[in-house]
Amino acid sequence: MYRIEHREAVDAYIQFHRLERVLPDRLRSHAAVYVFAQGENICVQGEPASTLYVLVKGKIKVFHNSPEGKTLVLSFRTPLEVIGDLEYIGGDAIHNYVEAVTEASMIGISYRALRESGEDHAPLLRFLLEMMVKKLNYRTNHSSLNLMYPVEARFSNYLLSVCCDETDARFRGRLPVANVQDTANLLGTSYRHLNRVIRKLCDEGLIERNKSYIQVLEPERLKRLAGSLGKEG
Amino acid sequence: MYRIEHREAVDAYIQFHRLERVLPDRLRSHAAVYVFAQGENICVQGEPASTLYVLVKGKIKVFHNSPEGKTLVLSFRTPLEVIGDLEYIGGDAIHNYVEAVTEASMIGISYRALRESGEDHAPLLRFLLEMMVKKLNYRTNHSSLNLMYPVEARFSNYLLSVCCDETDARFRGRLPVANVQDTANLLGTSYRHLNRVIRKLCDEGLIERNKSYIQVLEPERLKRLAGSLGKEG
DNA sequence: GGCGGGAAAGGACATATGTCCCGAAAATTA
DNA sequence: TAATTTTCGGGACATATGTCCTTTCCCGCC
Repeated sequence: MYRIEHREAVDAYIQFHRLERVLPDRLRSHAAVYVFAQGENICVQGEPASTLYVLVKGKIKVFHNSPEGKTLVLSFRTPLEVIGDLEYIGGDAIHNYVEAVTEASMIGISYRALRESGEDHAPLLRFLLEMMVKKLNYRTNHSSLNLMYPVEARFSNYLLSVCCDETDARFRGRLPVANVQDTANLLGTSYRHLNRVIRKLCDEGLIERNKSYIQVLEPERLKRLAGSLGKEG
Repeated sequence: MYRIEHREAVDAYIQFHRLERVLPDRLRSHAAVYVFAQGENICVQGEPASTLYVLVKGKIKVFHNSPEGKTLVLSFRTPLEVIGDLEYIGGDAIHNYVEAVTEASMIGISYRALRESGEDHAPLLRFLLEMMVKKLNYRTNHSSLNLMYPVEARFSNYLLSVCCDETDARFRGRLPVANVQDTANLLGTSYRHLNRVIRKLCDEGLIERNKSYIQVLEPERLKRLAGSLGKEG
């Protein structure tokens, strides 16, 4: 990770995401752009929290390790997203691990600066509220899906969302095999079981598995399997 | 439901819960106390939302009906709790049903009044943030438990929390049988399966089932079953 | 090309949970 | 009280998923 202290860097992202009112001058002077390399840790679960981050570029993964050592992926997130808000408001230690999936840029402001210069700044508070609503809706949705649908449906749904949302055309309809373990954790199941489901879908000809990736063959039939599941938040 | 418009009624609850700064005069003049009878609907999923409620007395149940018609109890809540905050911020229709479990009193303020008189009131925004953090933590915790532990453990945990938290001594250690369906929904399982688990615990002598309630016999052994689950949020 | 060694896939079995349905018990009505 | 309706508990079976362990496969190294 490296920090870009230049005011221009911060301002560029702020303008791009229309955060001028949310982060006024007196806050921006305490902000910096933090650039995390692919795979780098952004937050470590259990450590004290000190910085509020706004994800402005790249893709990150949020996951939680239970006391028993199981890993549960909570979400993959792209801009605009706030990290460290719960801990800022609640005053707790960091709840989850956060890791950069691609190179990721975040605007970071220390809690101390926030408390000194932003505690009463309504646009910032409203922004935090809006982002938190988004987060809560996403989590609620995600967890009720986990409860209501079998892995087969959830995986189909996930595959389709990767297929359709992915902007990089080269990955269109493909899931790199390296991510299967992650996907299992995201779906809240075991690697073994996801594998079983993948094989079944292969046998039925809906997808194809290769050394390096999984390819969607029949999006329509997959959609039927995914059933009435909504799209990923 | 009936409304108490008297300013004194609102003020009494506000003082009791130390909300003087959160709800300043210009907001209080738009507030009223809404009293809901036991079993009455407070919110109806899908309808347009118009009022922000603060639960100040009594106990409410929040639950969601999926498109397939399954009911999932999200939580039972006691003061202090905010209802309608997501919808206020997000501008959506009502997400969940809310029902009074006991007679319940809520301070209600219309969104319109909030927007006109409270949109920039930092203490209110901070209050909403704090309550939403609580909500998010609760939901996250609850749903990861659902994912990680079998019904047997979750039910043991729930029984113990009912047993220990219940202030009414007459119900100490008992769960009215009438609530078994609700409990199943809260635990995210079917009535049938919860029944099976109850029977198993009965056979093992941990609990006793009666026409009208379920009684904890061996809290210590139940605790072991509940394993490492934390307490209910 | 043959040989560890580690990662990925798959087999076998146990458990958890859902669904369908029936029969007993309770409540309601005639 | 008897008949009918409703509720509740539980049997039988199917499915979903976890765990453990074996088998394959790939890869670097000799």
